[in-house]
Amino acid sequence: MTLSRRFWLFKSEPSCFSFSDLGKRPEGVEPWDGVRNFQARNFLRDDIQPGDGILFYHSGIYRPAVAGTAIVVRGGYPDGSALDPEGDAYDPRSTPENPIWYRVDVRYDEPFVREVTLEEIKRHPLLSGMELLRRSRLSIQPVTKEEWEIIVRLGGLSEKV
DNA sequence: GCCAACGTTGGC
DNA sequence: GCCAACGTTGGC
Repeated sequence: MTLSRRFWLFKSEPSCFSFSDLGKRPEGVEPWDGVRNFQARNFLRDDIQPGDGILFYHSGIYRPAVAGTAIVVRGGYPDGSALDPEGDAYDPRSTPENPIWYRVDVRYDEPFVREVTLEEIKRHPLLSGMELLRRSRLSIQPVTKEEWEIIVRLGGLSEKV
């Protein structure tokens, strides 16, 4: 049995790591590490699979918005940044035997022709159920296929749906 | 920069 | 296992 493709929304503050930063990485690939929330960790460890679609969301700015799409290229594996005592993401509870925290690898896919703002998402009648509007602090959230299609179309990538 | 929301910690 | 205190996120 093959799992069908799923969809997610990943948040990042662009001053820390932006969608265009992802595009400048070799092959456009970057590990999505440093997540230190248990529910988001569970998604990373258990649910997010290669091939899944990602809405790359910019938070913490004047006009929060989805900037484009990315794709998962490697499923959950231990987040080594938790093991580095020098790093910001260090967690002394994490060990190689018991990693606690997980990451996935993501690849830059398509920039939106126009960003889809939080305000626009709030206004859209078919997007009122989005996790983004209810669980504002969760940095990795599931997105339904319908929500994915609406937002990708709003972003000007209708041919990608 | 403020502050509400909310996840996490730790005392009991 | 409850819950108050605390820290962080993130919109505004």
